[in-house]
Amino acid sequence: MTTKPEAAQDALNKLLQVVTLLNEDMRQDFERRGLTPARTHALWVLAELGPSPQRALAQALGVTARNVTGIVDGLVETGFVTREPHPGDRRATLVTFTDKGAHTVHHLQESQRTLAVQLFGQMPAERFSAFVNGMDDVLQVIQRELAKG
Amino acid sequence: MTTKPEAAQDALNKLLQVVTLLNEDMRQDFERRGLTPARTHALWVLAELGPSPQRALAQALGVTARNVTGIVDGLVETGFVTREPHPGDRRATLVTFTDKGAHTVHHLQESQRTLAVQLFGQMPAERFSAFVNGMDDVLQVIQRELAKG
DNA sequence: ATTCATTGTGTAGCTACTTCACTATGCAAC
DNA sequence: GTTGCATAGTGAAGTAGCTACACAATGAAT
Repeated sequence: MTTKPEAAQDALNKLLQVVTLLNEDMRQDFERRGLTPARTHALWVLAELGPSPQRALAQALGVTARNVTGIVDGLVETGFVTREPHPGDRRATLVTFTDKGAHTVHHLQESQRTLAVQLFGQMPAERFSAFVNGMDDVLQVIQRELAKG
Repeated sequence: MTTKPEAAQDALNKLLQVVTLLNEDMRQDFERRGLTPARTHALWVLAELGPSPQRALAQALGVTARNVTGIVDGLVETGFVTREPHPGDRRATLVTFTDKGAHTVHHLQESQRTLAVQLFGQMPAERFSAFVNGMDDVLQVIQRELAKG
């Protein structure tokens, strides 16, 4: 045991605070673009996958297929994606970016890059790498814990 | 500029991953106790404030008074708090822990302490302090940014 | 041709959030 | 002490995000 419990608690509190503020910051960015968090997440995943049936989106997002129907409904209404027929499977639709959607995702990606640079760009190299190593440690612990139960 | 953009992006991705997993872990803990995230947050704040009128809770939680009505409704139904008359202001109610509520908050606090120790307890002192310093940097940047836009 | 799996959606319901309108009470000023 | 404004809480209505269950249409395999 090298870290005192109170210090560990302080660190966790700070981490949670960072989380809260970061979420808030990103949420505001989404909102300016007419996006909700869930719809943004869907766009983001869609950018990775390319045009996809809703089932694939559901899996990638970790939510039910029914929920994806609703999210895509919203994205269609607001003009970010369209539902195209799946060539070769008439049951499925291919969720596909509109120009606006593709454009928006591109800006989101840039925005995230900018944020990363804002957060870490000025940080001394040594501190930065220690920070990243610390986060790797934390990630490992969490993943081990979640695996257990 | 001491940190490369790609490295900064990696770091941000890791941070967001930590966030996601941590949230999921905590949410599961809440669920086991019969609590939703919003209700847990309310309990947590109530523990800091002591018995409070809903208005105070709303302010502390950063949500509307109307929303607090709903959250407290839920907490009353599930037996964590009661609405007591405010002595000296007949408009207000004092949201007050039941035994179950007080007990639960206590366990939540212990659980958070345990989590902190799990996450950071084994970390070498030097890495830990660098990690905390890094988070302080990040916090500062975010707060500066949020203040602006 | 029948059977079974899969895709998407209707229905219904919960939590969490908002705004707007309203009641009841408190409080201060005339 | 009444008038008038502020404050505490809630009803009504709506949005977003999620769930489970039921079902129609299609696909795939025997």
